[in-house]
Formats: sequence, structure tokens, C-alpha cells
Amino acid sequence: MGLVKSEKFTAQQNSLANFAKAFGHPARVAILQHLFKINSCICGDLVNEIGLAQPTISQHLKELKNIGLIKGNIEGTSVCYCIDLKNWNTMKKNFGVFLDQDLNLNDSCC
Amino acid sequence: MGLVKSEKFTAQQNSLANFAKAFGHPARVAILQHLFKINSCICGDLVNEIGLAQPTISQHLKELKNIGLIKGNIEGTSVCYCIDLKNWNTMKKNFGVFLDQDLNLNDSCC
DNA sequence: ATAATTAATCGTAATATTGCAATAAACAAA
DNA sequence: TTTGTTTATTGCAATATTACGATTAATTAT
Repeated sequence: MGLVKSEKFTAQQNSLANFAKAFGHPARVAILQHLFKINSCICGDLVNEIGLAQPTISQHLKELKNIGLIKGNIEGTSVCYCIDLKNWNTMKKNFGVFLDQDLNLNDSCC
Repeated sequence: MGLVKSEKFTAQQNSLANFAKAFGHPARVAILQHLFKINSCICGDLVNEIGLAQPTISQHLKELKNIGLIKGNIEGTSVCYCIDLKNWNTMKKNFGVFLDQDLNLNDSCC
């Protein structure tokens, strides 16, 4: 009923799904790409860059921050966001294991 | 409005987000893992394996099939599902580029 | 102090997702 | 043909997500 039955799954499965969910919106993909590209931090430029309203971008940033992929530092009246490389690498490793499952597969079937 | 403004983003960003969305539910993660593990095909065993109702599993299978990650062959009264390795590898390559963005990043900031 | 700037939060509308009971469809076995 | 088996579909209820206008909070500039 609109709510995931997480208790049926392992912690790893839930964790992977949650990170995937974070990547499951193009705005969040674009935000992460822009943060990587700029290499240093960014704030409300993302609103101009992406073209969604400020509260919408702010909401996406909050989700990325909640799951730990980015962090934000207050600099005067603006906020400087950047990738949290430590968490990114942990996520990346787990995702890698999932994506490399095909290496154990001899052949397709059916 | 509950509806993504896809036109604001590139085809690549939308594609990546769509694959991520497919991984964004632990049941679909579990289904894919089980298909890889069994190495050959599977059908309604997934219902027993995962513990969600049959229509729910059927719905998740449909989503995975729609995005091209699995394919199903009818075998008498049951359906044999398996990974679509060709599409899996395409997805994997695109995801890899996204995940490897950190390699261009000299240092974190803020 | 007042005004301007920036970002977060609140409230709300529209749409999407999840889950399942009930049913249908397709086939196999008796 | 009738019965059982398996999977898909329909319909619906509950919850989640997306988006944004309006507002608030915090800081800076005048």
C-alpha cells in the first residue's frame, strides 16, 4: 500500500535500493554530476543550472544529504555543497558488487 | 505534481535515473540477485523466495522486463525468467561511468 | 535599522508507487 | 470436459514522490 516491506529483505538489499532510489531522479543525477564537474562547491547555482524551482532543488539536495552522498557547509548567506567522498566510495563498492554479479554467470538461459 | 520534468535533463541522465529506479526497490534487487544466483531460470519460486504476494512479484517482474533487464520465456503453464545479459552490460557500462566520476575529482571541498 | 540575498521549510496539489484480493487467461492433467 | 496449476491483469486503498508558491530564517550590505 505504497509502503515498502523492508523487513522482508536483507540490510544490504535495502541499503542498495535506497542508494539506487537517490539516483532514481534525473535532477539528483544532474546535481551529483555538476558537483563532480565543478570539483569545488556550489550552492544556488544549481537552480540556474538545472531549471527547477529553488524549493525543489533544495528538497533534492536534502535527500542527497540525508543518504550521505553530499555535505553542505554554510558560507555566509549561501551554502556550499560537495560530494562526501567517503560515503560515495562505500556506496560505489557495494554497487560494484551488485553490478558485477554477471561475472559468475556462465550463460543466459531460456 | 508527482511527475518528473524529464525534458529538463539529457537522455543519459534520464536513462540512468530509470535504471536506478528499477534498482530502487529491495524486491527487485532480490529478484535480480536470485536470477543471477540460480544461474538458470526461475518462475513462481520467486514468490516463495521473497515472500510477497504473487501479484506483487508479477508486477515487479513486469517493471524489470519493461526496462529490459530480464526476459521471460513461456514454458507450458509457467514462465521462465532470466537476466538479459546484453542490456545488463549496457546498463552496467553507463552506471560505471557515473560511479567513476570521483576519479576526476582531485579533492573534496568545503 | 532597513533592505537585499540566499536557502530551508511549510502547505498543498498532482501524480506515482506499493501491495494485495479477486479475477481472468492459458495451459496441463485427470 | 472438468480440474488443477501458474501467471497476468484489474481494481482499489494506502503511502510516497515531485513540484512549487508562500513564507521564514539567517546573514550581508546599505
